[in-house]
Amino acid sequence: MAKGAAGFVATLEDDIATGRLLPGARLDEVSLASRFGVSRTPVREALQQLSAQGLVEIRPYRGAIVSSPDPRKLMEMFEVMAELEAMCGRLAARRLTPEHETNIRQNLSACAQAAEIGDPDSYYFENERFHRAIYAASANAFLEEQALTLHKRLSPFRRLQLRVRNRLGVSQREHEAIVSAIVAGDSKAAARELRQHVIVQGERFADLIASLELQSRQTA
Amino acid sequence: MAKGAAGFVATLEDDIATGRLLPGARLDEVSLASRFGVSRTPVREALQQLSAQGLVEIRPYRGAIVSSPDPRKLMEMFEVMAELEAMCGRLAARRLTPEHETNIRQNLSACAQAAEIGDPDSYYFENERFHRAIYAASANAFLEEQALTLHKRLSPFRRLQLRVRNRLGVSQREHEAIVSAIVAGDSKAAARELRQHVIVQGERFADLIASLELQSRQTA
DNA sequence: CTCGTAAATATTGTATACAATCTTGTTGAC
DNA sequence: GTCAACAAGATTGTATACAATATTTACGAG
Repeated sequence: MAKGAAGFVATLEDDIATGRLLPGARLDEVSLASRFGVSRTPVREALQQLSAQGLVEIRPYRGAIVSSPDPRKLMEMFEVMAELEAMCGRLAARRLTPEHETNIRQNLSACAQAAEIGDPDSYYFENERFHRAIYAASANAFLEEQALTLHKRLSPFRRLQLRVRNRLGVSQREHEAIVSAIVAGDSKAAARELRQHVIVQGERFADLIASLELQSRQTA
Repeated sequence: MAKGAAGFVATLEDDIATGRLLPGARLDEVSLASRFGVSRTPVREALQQLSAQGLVEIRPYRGAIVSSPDPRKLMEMFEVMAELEAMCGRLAARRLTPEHETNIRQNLSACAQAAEIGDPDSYYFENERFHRAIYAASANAFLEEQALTLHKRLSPFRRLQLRVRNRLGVSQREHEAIVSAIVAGDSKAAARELRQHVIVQGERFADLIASLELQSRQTA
């Protein structure tokens, strides 16, 4: 556990991103305090930060829960994510350095391996690194930071998405097209491919959520 | 003053956006506490939120200051802002409703009036409302929120830019082109015009640096 | 048995007390 | 007079105590 109050912000972020804390899960202050071995004060400050970041929702006098955006908001978030990634791709295509190219290619082949094996968990992991490599290649540290933040926020949902049949293979082919465009310096194509790559995820996921809601309504 | 700890978050945001609190200004916890008539605890929580939002920088054991990004980061932020606004324009052109069109047109003429008088302060105010109208017209609440957040963060610097000679007139002509494109449903043109309107490059970059130096002299 | 009401309990929000760290001012050597 | 070391003061970080609100449980009327 890292030092200071800021330390467990990262820990909680990770718990949410990896699904150890599911959307809607309650975040009890005293439980968290005892878990981290501190008092409620620093825990509350961490929750405030997560709240400002949108990862957590604080309802006055009613406690904090992991944010669970409705399908509509989720679509909107994916729409913005798509645009941020498109922007990263556009800039990367224009500003690509040999170091970033190497980095992207390495992550691409790591993804390829995971896709071949067909393991969603390791693909999820490598996929994340691949996208991060593109953010970094934009040579815009602020954009990179914004993209990472939103990516984290969407992580819990992206994760489920990859379990859909055949998604790994399709995703990997899209990755290859993206890298081709970036390396060729074709900023328009890079932007277009990345936008599509992300948007599709959003659409598929909104469908998934909608069907889940329908199901639960039928059950209840 | 609004209720709860969240209340003075908005107050402080406003103080920073309007320049009552300049970049680099120190945010003393006890001063703020007595100003708002509360103890340090809720003040600290507010500062955490502002920190997560990027408006404030908290240095361990050394207090919080209003963020003052260096010129490079500022450029990067404007680059992202340009893309977000371009996206708003693109979506607005596709999804424009009569209500949003009316709203945008009203704000456009309010800007026109302020530009004619040549008052930077009232133009600043109306300009903000104009841009907000476009964010809203995107019909993507999450995008709107993101754009507003970044806009707030850039406010202290946008303000300076408007003091440059002739900027008001140029800005207003750009506004007209933007509205034309949106109303015509030309999403590509709307995106392009907004991107150009917001991005800082060429001589505007030099202007920005110059005004930054002026501002930092005030703080010190 | 069901529903509404109210007391009991639990949880969050705020204030205060104390500990840890930084900043400032003083003292003294050179 | 300048600089370093140290002490005094100020400020932030954390823990605890108390207040305000929400949730749960118990009870009684119908």
